[in-house]
Amino acid sequence: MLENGEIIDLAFEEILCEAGDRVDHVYFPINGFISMVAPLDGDVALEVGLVGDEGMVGIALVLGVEVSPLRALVQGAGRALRVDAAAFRRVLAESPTLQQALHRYTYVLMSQLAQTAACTRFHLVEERLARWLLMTQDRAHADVFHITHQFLGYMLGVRRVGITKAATALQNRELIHYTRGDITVLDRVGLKQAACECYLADRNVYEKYLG
Amino acid sequence: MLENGEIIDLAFEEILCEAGDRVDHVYFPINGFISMVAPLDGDVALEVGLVGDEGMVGIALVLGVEVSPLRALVQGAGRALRVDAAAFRRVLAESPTLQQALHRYTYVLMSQLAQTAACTRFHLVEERLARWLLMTQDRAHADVFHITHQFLGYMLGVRRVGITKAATALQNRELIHYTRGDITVLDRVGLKQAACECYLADRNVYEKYLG
DNA sequence: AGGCATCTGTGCGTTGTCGTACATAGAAGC
DNA sequence: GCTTCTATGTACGACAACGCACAGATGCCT
Repeated sequence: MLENGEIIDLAFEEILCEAGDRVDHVYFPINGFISMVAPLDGDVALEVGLVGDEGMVGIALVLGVEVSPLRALVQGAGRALRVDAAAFRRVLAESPTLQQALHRYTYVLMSQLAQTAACTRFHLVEERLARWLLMTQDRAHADVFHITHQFLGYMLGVRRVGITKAATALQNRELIHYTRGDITVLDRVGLKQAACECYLADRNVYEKYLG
Repeated sequence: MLENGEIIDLAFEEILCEAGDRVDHVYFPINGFISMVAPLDGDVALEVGLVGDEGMVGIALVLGVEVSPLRALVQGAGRALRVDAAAFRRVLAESPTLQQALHRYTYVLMSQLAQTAACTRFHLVEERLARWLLMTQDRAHADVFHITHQFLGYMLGVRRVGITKAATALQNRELIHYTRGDITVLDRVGLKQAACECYLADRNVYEKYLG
């Protein structure tokens, strides 16, 4: 696949693909990570999946559709392998191994979608925030990453103030620390306890089928 | 496919497959329809997809995984074509056409998952109920179907009383009528106006890729 | 150093839904 | 007809999250 693509830089908040748009490229994150966002009418949206170096942006092409159902938004700046849609289709058609791997990844992503749907409905903001931080930490491969409360609110589908409140609570419990968008995970174990079961559920599915 | 399977009857509330269980059979609904439900710990759950004669239960097999990520629950009694997992895999491997069709269906189902996630987060119970009734009517191919408030609450992830309140409002607006579980859609156009945009969004995706 | 934009913290009344409890009403069986 | 079960209607306090407004606080730029 490498010879068919190029290594590019992903800029924070860059939109790789809008929901409903043609998929011109697929992306395999190397050290960046990307939010898959379901937008609704009227500028509201909800993050329904997170893609790091375990996955790929542009799953629609694997399913033979050339339009993305979701918005792909760069959450963590970094590098990725970008492959042209036509080239990707060609390589995919010739490699049953790649097909199989991406089928499995599609399955994992679907599981994540479903889990997130239920999680968003039933769990508290603070639990969901803890889950988000853990998922992000896994994909950032670092204890520190950058994101403002405003942006987090957008991801979790809550007000900025809702994040501030939840984040303050987590900080008071000394699980995280943040200043002006720089978030540090201080106590990963404690954060897992603060998170809902969904983090582990996702992780189990991931390890079972991609690990 | 017909020669590899058998026509069976689906009973109301029958569970075809539990989340996390092996997929032993796939089902192609003929006039019944099935809820795909994401369960969480502690007996709560959320319906994230609805499968009628446009689709199939057991998508995991299409993706090369033999475990279902969701619970498949019969919502509307009726008949379906049931095919053994091994036979299905065999037929699938030999038919690129079938593969392509089921890939597209997987895409539509994924879109539905994402739409439902955002819908569940942002829209009111009454709007969501209206959407659910329309989606169900499409799959029941009838203006009348059977479901109690209790069961609806389970599907939409709200209390029984929440459904009663929303359903009463819709009935007062003469959009629906119901008595003891028998729901009749009186005014489909009005119901569309009462529903959130998600109904049309789903429908557009469906028609674009499966229509 | 001063000015400005961005990020975070706090207060307050509102709202949609929750949990629980209890009341009515239709259907089914004896 | 009477009981019993199931389905629906209503009430009320609790609470998470909302919308809005404004006050610090930190970092950047001139």
